[in-house]
Amino acid sequence: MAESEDNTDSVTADDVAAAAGVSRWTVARAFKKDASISRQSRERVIAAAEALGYAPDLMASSLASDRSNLIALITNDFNNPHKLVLLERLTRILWSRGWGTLLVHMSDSEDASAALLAASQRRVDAAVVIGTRFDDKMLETALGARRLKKLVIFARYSQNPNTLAIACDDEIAMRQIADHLLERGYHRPVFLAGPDTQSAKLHRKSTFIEYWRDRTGTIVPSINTSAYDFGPAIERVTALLQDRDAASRPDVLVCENDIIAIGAMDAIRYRMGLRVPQDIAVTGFDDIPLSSSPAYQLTTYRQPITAMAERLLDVLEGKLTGDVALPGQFIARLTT
Amino acid sequence: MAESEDNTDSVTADDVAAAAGVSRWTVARAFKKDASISRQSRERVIAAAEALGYAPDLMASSLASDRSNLIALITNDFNNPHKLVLLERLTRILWSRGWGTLLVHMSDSEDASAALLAASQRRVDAAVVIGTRFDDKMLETALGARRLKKLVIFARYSQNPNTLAIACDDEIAMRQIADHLLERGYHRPVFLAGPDTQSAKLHRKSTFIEYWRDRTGTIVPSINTSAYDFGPAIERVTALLQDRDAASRPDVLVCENDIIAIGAMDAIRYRMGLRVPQDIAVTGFDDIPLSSSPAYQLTTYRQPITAMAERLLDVLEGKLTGDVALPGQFIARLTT
DNA sequence: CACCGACTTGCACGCGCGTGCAACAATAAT
DNA sequence: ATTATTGTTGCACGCGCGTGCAAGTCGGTG
Repeated sequence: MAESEDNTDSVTADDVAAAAGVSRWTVARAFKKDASISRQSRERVIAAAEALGYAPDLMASSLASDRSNLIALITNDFNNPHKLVLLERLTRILWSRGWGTLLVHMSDSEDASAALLAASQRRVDAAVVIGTRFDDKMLETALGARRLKKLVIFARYSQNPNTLAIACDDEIAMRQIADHLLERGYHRPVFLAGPDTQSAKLHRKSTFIEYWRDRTGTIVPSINTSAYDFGPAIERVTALLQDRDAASRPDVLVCENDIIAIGAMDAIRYRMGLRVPQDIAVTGFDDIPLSSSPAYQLTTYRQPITAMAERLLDVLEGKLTGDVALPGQFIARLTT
Repeated sequence: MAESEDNTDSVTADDVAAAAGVSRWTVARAFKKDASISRQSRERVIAAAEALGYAPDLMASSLASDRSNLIALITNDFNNPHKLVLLERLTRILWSRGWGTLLVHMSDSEDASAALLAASQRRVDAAVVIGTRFDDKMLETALGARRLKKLVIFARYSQNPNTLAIACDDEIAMRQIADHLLERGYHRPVFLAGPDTQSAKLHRKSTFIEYWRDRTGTIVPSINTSAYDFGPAIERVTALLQDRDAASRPDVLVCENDIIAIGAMDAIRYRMGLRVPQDIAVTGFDDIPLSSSPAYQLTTYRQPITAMAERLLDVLEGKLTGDVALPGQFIARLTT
């Protein structure tokens, strides 16, 4: 144990090299995974480093190597609790594999280039867009304005060719939900989607509508909320159900995600005074923590976040270069 | 407009200098706020920079200047939706003022030093701890193991002298809640707190209990959940109310925060079949988005997050060096 | 016309580490 | 014992920019 606890100034590889009696480059090798270095040298260096409290400076390392080991996590939609789950899982897995995560807020297209610019100024190795409300134009602009090494779209599809999407397989998911509803005898669904952006690439709505038509021959009507939040969902569903009797009402609301489904349930219960699922059933998507609470018990579909994060690692390490859609898990609770 | 759109390799200050016919240092000055540079030089440089698509490399800048303009946001408790609100507000305000935010997960004390180490390896200018479950020992260890320039505790108190806390003023808040309850005629409260860590420095519980004793002469019992999450709160409250008749029940549950309050409400309603507030009233703390939903309509207290974030900026800019406690806003809804 | 202050610009050096190659030591093959 | 092979180590140079100082410019005054 070294007594130099007064090292307010940081200790560099040179200090460790001097202490261990080797060159600075040998010190660097000791900290590099597959470096060509003898075991005893490495041990001596590590011991010296520990005594001095040395840890490689990642910032200097980045500058020299042109790899920052930093990932920008770009998000806009902070109202959806599911984002918290995604952020948590991603940061934990990325850090555990040596990647740092830079959190970036990007509220609208105006911000977009600023956010990407800021990220690139930090030399991030990749930017991961987590959010449903980025349209492709925005991404294109962002990509054109500032070169990023990689742009990954997480938990959402994208048709931009310069982009790589890692998402839950919405088609499998929505078919499973549809099968479940058909099995339970529902026959008049309405699809409740989020904002109708130019190119929202969640295939949930179209898949559900097409599959339902194939199986029943009927066309499912759909409506949109103005935001991925429960407030607008409440308003929209209230407007939908207002002045309709039991015969003309939908018997199930298929929602694009859980937070909207929860708004729908609140509207059904507290605005209309109806029951879920007896009067109207509801399904969601994401399986946010609240969905399992006794108040909601929402039937939903869980995205395979961990598996998706693993694929993200593959992308970052260059082992994967194509889009990915992974199956998740259907979760039947009490709202259907 | 330059036609060099093929600049896969990044454009540096030297390139801009050449294009503008000045030296590299003049380019740097053009991008520095209060630098000594003539207006025409600056304009020429900015024009050249724009044409070339140049933006200063923050990583290299950090290395040279020993200021990274990076803040580590350290969190452990991702179950509480309030964290999302805090993260969103902080990142937005920090980025708008030129600070980048590094998101770090720190689940237990084992992680603590690893997280702080990782942060220091990135040369963060400060680490901001956002979370209620970090005990002071953990912080002390972390501080000792790796020197950080600044350690700020956000939305929580701390008595560690090497630390700076920015929080909502719990004393004012809890007195206001108590006054409200007394005014409404409640007289048998129970305080529902989170996990009883060694040194949880939320003064909410002690303040409430002391103030209630001062005003009524009675001692408020308190119970703990095993985590800041609604699931454990449901279990704990169910256990509390089980086998008690209306006379021996509390008439109000004062909860340390909203997510626990929501669990309490779920237990009261769905486990016990009782009504809020007719049978038992509930109060929370934080005013998370869900608290305003028709399903809960929770009476709570909103933390002054924006003001707290502004103070954080003061701290980062060295204008503030002492602890801060700011008053928030009491919000009466329908659960009392 | 010389001179002084205020403003503006250029530059040597360093931040801490990576890369690629050359030199060297330790072992195996002939 | 000599050479080929593998393993290990040292080093010059550069990553892109900031700091502090010295040199340069300009306009105005006596």
